[in-house]
Amino acid sequence: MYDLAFFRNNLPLIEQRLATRGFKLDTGQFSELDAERRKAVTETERLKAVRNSESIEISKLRKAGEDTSERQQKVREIGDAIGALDEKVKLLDERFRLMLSSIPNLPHESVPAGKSAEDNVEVRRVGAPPKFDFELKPHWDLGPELNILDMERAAKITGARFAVYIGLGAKLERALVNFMLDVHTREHGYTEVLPPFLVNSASLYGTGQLPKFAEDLFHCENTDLWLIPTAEVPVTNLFRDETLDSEKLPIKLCAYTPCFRSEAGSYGRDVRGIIRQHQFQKVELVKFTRPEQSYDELEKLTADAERILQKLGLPYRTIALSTGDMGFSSAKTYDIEVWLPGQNGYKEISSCSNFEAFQARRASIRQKSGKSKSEFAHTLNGSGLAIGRTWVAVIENYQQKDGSVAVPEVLRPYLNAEVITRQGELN
RNA sequence: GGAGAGGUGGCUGAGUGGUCGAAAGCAGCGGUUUGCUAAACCGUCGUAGGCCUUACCGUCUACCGGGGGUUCGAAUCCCCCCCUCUCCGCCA
Repeated sequence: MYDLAFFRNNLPLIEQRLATRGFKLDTGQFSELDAERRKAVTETERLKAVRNSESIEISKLRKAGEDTSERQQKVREIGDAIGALDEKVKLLDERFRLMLSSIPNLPHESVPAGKSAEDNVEVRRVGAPPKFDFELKPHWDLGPELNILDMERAAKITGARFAVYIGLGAKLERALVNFMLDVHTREHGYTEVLPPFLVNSASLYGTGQLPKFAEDLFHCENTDLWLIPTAEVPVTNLFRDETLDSEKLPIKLCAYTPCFRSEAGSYGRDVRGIIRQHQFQKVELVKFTRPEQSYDELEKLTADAERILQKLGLPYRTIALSTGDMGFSSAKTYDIEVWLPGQNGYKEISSCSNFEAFQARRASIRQKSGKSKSEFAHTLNGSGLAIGRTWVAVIENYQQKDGSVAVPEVLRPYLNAEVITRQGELN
């Protein structure tokens, strides 16, 4: 969401910069709707001014004991006209808001220009993919063979794209959650929050999932409740309609939640294994900053997420998304991609974004110091990390010739095991 | 789920149809006084949008939990919804 005055006054510039991310801004439609709306607003407000002054006049006349029925009739007619005009303004307002809220954020100038993922720029590469002197297995073979992952029963009890973790598999998931939360709270200075996993539509509007991406979400019938697609939604909206003390910024929060995504439109992608699920677990990092510090904080947040992979000894690379590949609300995004032997490639495990004031303006998250006027805060977030894909990365990268999986050093205290061997059957 | 009480500006809190955007107090901001601090006193002190304007100013409109209604006129009356508190029921 943009500042209206800024938007009006910089149409050509905005049109040009949005074009770099493949968004065609219809400036003609905008100007037309804007003018139409303003015209209607001006007219209805003019009539309201008349009605108000007439009403005061009537009040005075009645106190003086005069007959005001004729004037009342006249004002009643004005009222009818106002009613009709208000209806029109409301309609135009809705159209206008919908249009404005459907326009993606402006990319930051440091974002590489490009049409698609092809144009993303690798920023750094850490660690080397492991070499195996045996036939490596993807996690969708390893998991069931070790009896730590059951896709078939998940499909039975729920459906496709869900998973059941078993025994040390379940424990590994839990170990990863605790490990990540511990690192972020103890070493990186984040405060842990545990938010609701369902949110209302106002929250989804605030972070930008609505109104445009409803089809990606799970919605609870006959309610205004939606399953969260990421902890970003409840955590960022924690401060919706609030003004933060800028002295206390940046505020750094982390949260563990499951995430629910309908994955509409992703049919045929990542169908094997648990890379792309309707439900997955994630530890999320969220920051609220002053405008001038948000890009520094984006670098730090990305480093915080990378630190998890470093500690786990997993090879990864970090890429700067090009203008054409960025998410709707983001001004700049780094993706962190972990090496997955089963894919023989790098796969996204975290996405770290600076939204600047885009979400803050939608959600009305302000910040001010002392006497200065309040202004919108900047919001950032990133996965720190997606648990399911980390689970896959551990299983695949640490697999051993005998079919077992070595447990990374840092996880051993959490898992209370040094190696994951074949578990007993469930039944 | 049932019964009751309540939701007013940053906070406390008045206001039951007519210049109410809203008393008063506190906090904040500016000033006077003052060796410093404190206190006292004076002033100031909401947000959004339209018009005008380079901008300031000015002016108009809207906003007293949200939405609808009655009325010439609604914070105030009516209806629906949401939230908070107390009690009851149910329940991890």
